[in-house]
Amino acid sequence: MWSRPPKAPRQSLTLDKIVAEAVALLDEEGVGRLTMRRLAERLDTGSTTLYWHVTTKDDVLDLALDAVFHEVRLPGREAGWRAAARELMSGWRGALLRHPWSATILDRPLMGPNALERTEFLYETLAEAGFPAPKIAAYSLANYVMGSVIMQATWQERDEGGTGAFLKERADLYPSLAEHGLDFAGGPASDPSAEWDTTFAEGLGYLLDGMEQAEETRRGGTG
Amino acid sequence: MWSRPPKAPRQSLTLDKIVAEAVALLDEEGVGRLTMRRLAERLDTGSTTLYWHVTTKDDVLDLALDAVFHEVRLPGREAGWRAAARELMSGWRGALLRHPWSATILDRPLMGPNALERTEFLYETLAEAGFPAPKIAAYSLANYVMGSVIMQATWQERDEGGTGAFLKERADLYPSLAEHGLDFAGGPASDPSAEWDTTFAEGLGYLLDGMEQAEETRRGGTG
DNA sequence: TCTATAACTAGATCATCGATCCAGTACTCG
DNA sequence: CGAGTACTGGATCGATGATCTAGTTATAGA
Repeated sequence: MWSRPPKAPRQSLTLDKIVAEAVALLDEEGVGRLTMRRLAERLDTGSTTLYWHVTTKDDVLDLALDAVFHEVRLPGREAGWRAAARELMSGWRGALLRHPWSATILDRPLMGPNALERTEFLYETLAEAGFPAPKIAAYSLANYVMGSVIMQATWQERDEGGTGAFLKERADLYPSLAEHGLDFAGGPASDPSAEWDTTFAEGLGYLLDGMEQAEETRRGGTG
Repeated sequence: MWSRPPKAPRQSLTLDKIVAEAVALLDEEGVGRLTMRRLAERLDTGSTTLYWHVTTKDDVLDLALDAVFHEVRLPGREAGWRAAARELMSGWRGALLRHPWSATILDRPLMGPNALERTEFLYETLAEAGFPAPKIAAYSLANYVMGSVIMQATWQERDEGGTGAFLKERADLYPSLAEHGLDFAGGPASDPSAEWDTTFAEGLGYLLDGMEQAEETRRGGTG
C-alpha cells in the first residue's frame, strides 16, 4: 500500500499497567471519573481491549484497591503486639488516605493478596499475643480504621467548607455541635491534618487500652 | 374528545412520599437499582417530575440516608454516659443494618436533621460526662460504628459464600486466616447474626473501657 | 518456511443512565 | 375571568458499561 499506517501494534498491554494507570487516574480525578473509555484512552487503546484483561469494571476497582494495600508495610513484631498493631493500623490508614477514592469503595470484600497478607499478619500478631478470638480483636481494629478513613476522606473531599457557618447559624438547635465543631477546618490549631492524625491516634489508643485491659484480666483470671 | 384520558392529575407528589418510596426501593433492590426512572415509575409519574422536588439524584440519597437515622431512638441519660453511648451506637448500627444499602453510601457528610440531632445528643452526653474534647470521643465511637456496619453489610450482601473454602485452599499462605476464619458463615455457633452482634458489642466494650479509663485517670490526675 | 491457533485489538452498537428541553396542564390569587 | 405559578411528562442529549463482530499479530508445530 502507498500509505502504510504508522500505527504500530500495541502488543504489550498487561494487567499491571492497567491497574497502575487506573490508580493514577483515580488519584487525579476521583472515582466518579474512572470510566473504561477514559482509562483506555490514557493507555492509548480502546475500551474493548481492557475487557480482554478484565471481565468487568468492578475488577479494575478490586485490583486498584488491593494495589493500595500493597503500600502498607508490615511492621516487625519485636516491640510487642500492641506496637505492631498500632503501626499496622496507622500504615493501613495512611495508604488509604493517600488515595482518598479508596475510602469510598471499601464496601467490598478485601480478598486481594495484598489485603489478605496484611490481615493474616494482624491475625497472627493477635493470636500470638494470647487473644482467644483474634477475629474479634482484628475486627475491632479494622472497623475503627475503615470508619476513620471514610470519615476523614468524606470531610476532606466533599465538604465545601460551609459546615462551620451552617452549624453556627443553627446554634439554637445544636448547641454542642456549634460549640465544639464537627470538622477540623476551623479549629484552634492551624493544621487540620495534624488534628485528624492525633484524633485517630487517640481513639486507637482507647481501643488498644480496652483490649490490653481485657487481655490482662483474662490472663490473671484463668491463670 | 371521545375518550377522555382516565388519568387524573397527580397533584399530590410530596418530597416525603418520594423519600419513603426511595427507601422502599432501596430496601427491596439495593442501591444499584435505584434510578430516577424506576423511582418515578413506582410513584406513578415521570422521572422529570422528580426533578421538580429534587435537584439531583444525590439529593434523594441524602434524604433517604437521613430517613434511616430517623429510626434511631435517643436513649435516656439516667444510666450514665456509658450506657447512653452504648445504646445510641447500638441503635445507630441497627438502623443502618436494617437498610444495608445505607452502609454503602456513608461516604458523604451526615448533615441531615436526623443525623445532626443524634450527633448533637452524643456530643452533649460526652461533654456532660466530662470529656474535655467530646469531638474526639464522638469520632472514635462513630468511626467504629460506621466501620462495623460497612464490614458486616459487605459480607452479608456481597460474599457469595465461597470465602471459607477459598481460604482453606490457601492455608499455606494464610494459616491464621484459614484457622480462625474471616467471616461468620461457618462458625461453631449456627447463628451468624448473633456472632456479628456479640463481636460488635465486644469491640464497643473495648472502646468504652479505654475511654472510661482515660476519663478516670484524667479526673484523678487533675483533681 | 508455511500454517493454524491463540493472544490481542478496535469500531460500531445496545440498553440504560442522569439530566434537560420544551410543551403543556391544573390550581390560585387578583 | 385572566394571568401567573406550581407542577407534569414525552422526547431527547450526552455518556456509560458491556458486547458483537471483525479483524491483526505472535507463536508453536509440521
